[in-house]
Amino acid sequence: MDTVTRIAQEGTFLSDRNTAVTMHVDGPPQCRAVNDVLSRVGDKWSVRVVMALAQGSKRFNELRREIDTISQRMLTRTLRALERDGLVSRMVTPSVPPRVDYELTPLGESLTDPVAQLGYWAMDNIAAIEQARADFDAAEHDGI
Amino acid sequence: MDTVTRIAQEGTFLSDRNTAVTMHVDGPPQCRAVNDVLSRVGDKWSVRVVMALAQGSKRFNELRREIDTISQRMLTRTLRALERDGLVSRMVTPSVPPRVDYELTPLGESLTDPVAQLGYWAMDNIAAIEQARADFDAAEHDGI
DNA sequence: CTGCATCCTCATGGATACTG
DNA sequence: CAGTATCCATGAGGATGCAG
Repeated sequence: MDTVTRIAQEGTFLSDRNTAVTMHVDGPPQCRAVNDVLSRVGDKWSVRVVMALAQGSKRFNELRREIDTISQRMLTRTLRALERDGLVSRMVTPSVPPRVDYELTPLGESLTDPVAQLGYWAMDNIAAIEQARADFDAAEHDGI
Repeated sequence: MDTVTRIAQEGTFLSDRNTAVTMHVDGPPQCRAVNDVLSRVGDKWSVRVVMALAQGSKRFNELRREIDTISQRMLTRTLRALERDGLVSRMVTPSVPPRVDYELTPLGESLTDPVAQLGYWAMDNIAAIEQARADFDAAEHDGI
């Protein structure tokens, strides 16, 4: 069962779950886990790759064209990291020229869920954030 | 209405919303917005600070003690960035010694929701990820 | 107590060239 | 096509010292 579904069923996720998370974020053990995942999600390219693969299996250069601003080096490194974490599987077809397909594992697919939540939030609030930035910068100019 | 609540009410968030997000992530305009938010959420300290403030208003050194591994420099910078984005408000009490309280804005509070989703996912799957890493590293050792 | 300025180190990541 | 290897620029972030 995915997180959102479970939360929707639980109904009271904030009253008990949120305090639990808050405590865990402070404590050493789960804090590292959360930080760990966040640093993967937060890095420049992982989310882009996962979201691109959410549409289905893709070849190396397909991904490269789709994300287009990513360098070859970074795509390779990102895919290796995702593979190491069990989020992406790598299938090599030993032909000439070689063919390598990347695909989300079930674990990787389950990540698209919470990441999409963040995407929704971003789209819903980007205008407010940019307005806040403009206001903040304008105030700074007056102060200086 | 927050994202989770809306999704819980919509029920079919994956069938329509997910494809929408996927498309947006690829396109230039919203892609920047999402990337923007992700880079804020993904940086080493923002989430820790937001989660610490989710419990209520805190003073500078309260936050510093609570996050403890953060340097003064980084706490200041993180708080400024969050303030600039309209996620955190800063209230100065001009006393001696000075007192500065930080608090989540409504916008900041709305972010704790999707971030908590990621936290849940992290806690639910950290074991699987660490197992995958161990397997991956073990396989590499054999190969090398 | 809160915060800025400086210095220094190191990881991230781009550009380029080369390989199977 | 799918990488690997190398060089290099930039910025994140810690340590320290100073200021209001």
